[in-house]
Amino acid sequence: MGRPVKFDKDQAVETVMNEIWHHGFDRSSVKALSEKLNITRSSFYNAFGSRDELFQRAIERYFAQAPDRPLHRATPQTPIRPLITNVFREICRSRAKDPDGRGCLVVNGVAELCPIEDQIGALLANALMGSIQCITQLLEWARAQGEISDDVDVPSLALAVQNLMVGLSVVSKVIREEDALWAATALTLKGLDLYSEETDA
Amino acid sequence: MGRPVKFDKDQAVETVMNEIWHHGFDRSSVKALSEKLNITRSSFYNAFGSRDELFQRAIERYFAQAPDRPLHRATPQTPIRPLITNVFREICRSRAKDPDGRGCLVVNGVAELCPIEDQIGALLANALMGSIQCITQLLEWARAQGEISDDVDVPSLALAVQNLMVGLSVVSKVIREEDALWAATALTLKGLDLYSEETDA
DNA sequence: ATTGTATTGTCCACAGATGTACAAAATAAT
DNA sequence: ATTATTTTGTACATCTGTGGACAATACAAT
Repeated sequence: MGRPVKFDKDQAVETVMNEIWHHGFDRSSVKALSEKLNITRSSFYNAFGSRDELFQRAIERYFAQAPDRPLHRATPQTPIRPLITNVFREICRSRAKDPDGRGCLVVNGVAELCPIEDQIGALLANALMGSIQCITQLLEWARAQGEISDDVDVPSLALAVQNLMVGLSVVSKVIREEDALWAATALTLKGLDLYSEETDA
Repeated sequence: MGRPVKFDKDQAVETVMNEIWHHGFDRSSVKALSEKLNITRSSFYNAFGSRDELFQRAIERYFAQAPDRPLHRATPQTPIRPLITNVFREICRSRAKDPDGRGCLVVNGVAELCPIEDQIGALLANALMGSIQCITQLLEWARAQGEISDDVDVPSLALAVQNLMVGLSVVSKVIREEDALWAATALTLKGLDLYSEETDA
């Protein structure tokens, strides 16, 4: 019972995610977001509690469609080189394809909010740490499988891969050509011996 | 003649640069900056014209002390590998040493303002493009000197180097240990065949 | 139809920010 | 000392943003 909500909350999270992605966190005020959603600020607070709460949900929504999500879905048996190569190719593709050149929401957020904002800043920092941890895990699995040499320094290699991914997210905001992004990325991956011509995951 | 200015304009630019570096562009309001400088907003506008004008001067000030400035001072004869290796080592050192973990002002700015802000956003984007161009030039010189092979794709390698530098600036805001940053960086540089053990520039 | 309940619209008080206008203050030159 | 000149301080008008208070509204259940 009670008066029904007359807007799609789920769609709203999607819209807010895109607003943050495009304009950043600081410029996404409750007023601006409410106007974009065509609801009043009352409804906003009623539906989402606070700005930060909605931000968290928007970030989770971003994760669900981020180009690096195959990394999180891999198993100990997934061949590492095709996995990484394909993910990076998809990153180049999606970043270049975005007509607005927004880069990565998380990376933008880290650059914007770390280390000056406690709530969301820490959340984003943790997301980045988690990604490094995920890549470390993948590389450890790969080493156990004999895919990569025993004498590689896995934590350093993982950080190098993460670094490549982060750099790409920022650079793609300025360099808009997929071919250029991919050529530089492939060069780095080859140097790290993580490149594979096999295109199937 | 006329009433003398009773604050150090040059010192003010320095202070503002540090404020932007720490808090980002959007959070550096004229009010906040004026209070930091212990001057009134009147004096601020009188001395600097506008927020954007001062921002431009602060960015120029940043360039003058950025850890990559040796790249811009190199000549066609400068050996490329020691140059690049030393610059990256210095980047790791300075980013990790910064007690606030602010990363790079320019990279933060690109992430924050591209592609949503015309004035400063475009200025920062151009700075990044200029850096890529600079690295391209260095690599071309190196190829002419026979330091690097004729069959390397110079523009792609230049972009890979820039990408490494940009990634490092963001990652260093979250990963604070110099050793970890340097290990990942050195690994990437070795992969790109741009690493040298020689520590002298 | 009445009641209960949750959403929505409107209003408020306040704080921060911008850029301009103009008077007050401080100095150098005459 | 007076004047010219420049900086400073104060004020103003306007705008954006925040979060809460409260009444109006819309619907479901009885």
